[in-house]
Amino acid sequence: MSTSSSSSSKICYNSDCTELKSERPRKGWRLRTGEFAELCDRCGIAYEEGRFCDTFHLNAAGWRNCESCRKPVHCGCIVSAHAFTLLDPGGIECAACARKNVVLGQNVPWSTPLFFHSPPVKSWSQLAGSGPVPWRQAPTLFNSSASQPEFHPRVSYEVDLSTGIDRIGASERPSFPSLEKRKIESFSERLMNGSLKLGTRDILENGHPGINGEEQPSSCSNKPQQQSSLLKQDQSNPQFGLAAPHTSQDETNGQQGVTNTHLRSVTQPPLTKQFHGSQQNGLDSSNETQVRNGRSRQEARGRNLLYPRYWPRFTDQDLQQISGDSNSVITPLFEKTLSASDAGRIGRLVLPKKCAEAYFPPISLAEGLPLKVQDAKGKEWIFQFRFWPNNNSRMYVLEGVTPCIQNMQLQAGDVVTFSRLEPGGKLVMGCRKAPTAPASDQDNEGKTGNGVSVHVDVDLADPTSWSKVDKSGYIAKEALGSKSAISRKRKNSMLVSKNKRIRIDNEDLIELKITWEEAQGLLRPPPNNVASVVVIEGFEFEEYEVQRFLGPSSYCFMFTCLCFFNF
DNA sequence: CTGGTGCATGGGATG
DNA sequence: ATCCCATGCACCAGT
Repeated sequence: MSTSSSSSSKICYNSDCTELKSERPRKGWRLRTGEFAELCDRCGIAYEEGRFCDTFHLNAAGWRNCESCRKPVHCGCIVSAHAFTLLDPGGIECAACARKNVVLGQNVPWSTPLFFHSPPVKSWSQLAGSGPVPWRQAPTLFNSSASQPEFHPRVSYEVDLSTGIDRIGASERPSFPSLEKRKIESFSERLMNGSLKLGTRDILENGHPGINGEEQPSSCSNKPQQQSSLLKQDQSNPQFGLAAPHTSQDETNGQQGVTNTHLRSVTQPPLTKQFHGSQQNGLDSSNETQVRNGRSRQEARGRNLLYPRYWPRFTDQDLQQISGDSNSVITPLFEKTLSASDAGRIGRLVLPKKCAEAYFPPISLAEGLPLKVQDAKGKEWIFQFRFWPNNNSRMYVLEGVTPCIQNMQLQAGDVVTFSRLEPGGKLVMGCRKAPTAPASDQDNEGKTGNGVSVHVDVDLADPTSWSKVDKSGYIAKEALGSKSAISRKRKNSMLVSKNKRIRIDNEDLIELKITWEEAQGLLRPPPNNVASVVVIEGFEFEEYEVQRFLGPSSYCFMFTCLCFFNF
């Protein structure tokens, strides 16, 4: 960990020490090795990565300074009288001086094709002024053409922005020996309140590092070409998985999108992980947000923590898998271990409430809204993101995940990961197999092997190219068949239920054959598996023991599969 | 009859 | 004590 590797700069917001710290020359800041903290050499107060520091205010993307009045304005999760007003279609204006500022444009998180409905946020003040709003009071949003995105309660966050930063005395410096726990807590806190920011994208798109303009260092990472260097920095922390998603500026228009501190570009070698330290976070320190006065609020908000089991624990492989060969930046959001229900036939993936509310678009109606998700292979799926009331709360689910889960060969115990792919804000669903596949027969059916796909890829960039999207997430070109979505829905059900398999129709067969080569490869047993031939009623079955997919006591009958595929 | 949908329930996690 | 969420189940529509 070295601050010198950072191309960013940060500023100590101790009012006695407002000197800009440019890290590239490694001036002013030094890292407390092993303590995950940084000290300002000038005032000596430590900034501890992994927690909210009341003293230091990193040059985070979430913080902006009005170009006119220079007052810091957080137009993200923080709501205050000094909030920006988001202009349609995306500009923001300082509530203090009314000057129009950064144009969010495509930064609007849910304006991407991820969602079909992405009404622009008309006004930040409308959303922010009222502070946290329980969802029950939230207006109809995506389901109304005139709707506005609502803030998730947890992302509404009040901070006194007028004073810049609260100061803490040395006595209030964090006690680092116990950092580990706090680090986790703060991670979650920041994850939940969106104050942990990388903001690289923000910087890139806004060209504004988020600190006072006059304080912007020459080394501030408000240049796209510097992103890579930033990303490189966060590649050495093995605790990457604990990296905190955070809100980026573009996710502030009513959405609490989350951007992990460990944004990374897979084009950059080797993907190592970092967590501690602003540099370790892969954050340009200038990109990090440390919320002033955050401690008490964070503590309070900490009660809204995302449960640790949902913290993204992405591995390099995960990220590589998701990002592929692109230059995309992955923002791990959260992950969830599939339950039996999730991986079952119902096709409903229960989403952790906090995750759903934090990272998915707000929904006011139980019908929810379609959610476009890209899997690790680049295939697009449409899930219905919805909820139903449950004990004065909500239960969020993704409907229609069965085909995707089967495509990924997931079963109970495996982990699905949700990330955001930048640029574009695509929601990416990855997967990670359980270390030891639990013996589970409940979802044995429909296993088609690695990567088998029973849908035809379409150019989802062209909305006209996919006209049939059923609730099972199936996306099909209309040209492929004249059957209704209901038919496809039924088809997908077949994939789930073996009882339905015999009812597969010709169209289904056609589409299945399209990917038969894939299926063959997937059905092929592992090299170390030796088939035993069993003759049943004159038919030869190649029998393999397939522990991975079917459990130790289950067997995969190739012939059955062949019959299924009409071979 | 089967499968999908919506909701309820209860165990477990969390505060 | 409260909340989350995995799961069960009743109802309904389609076949």
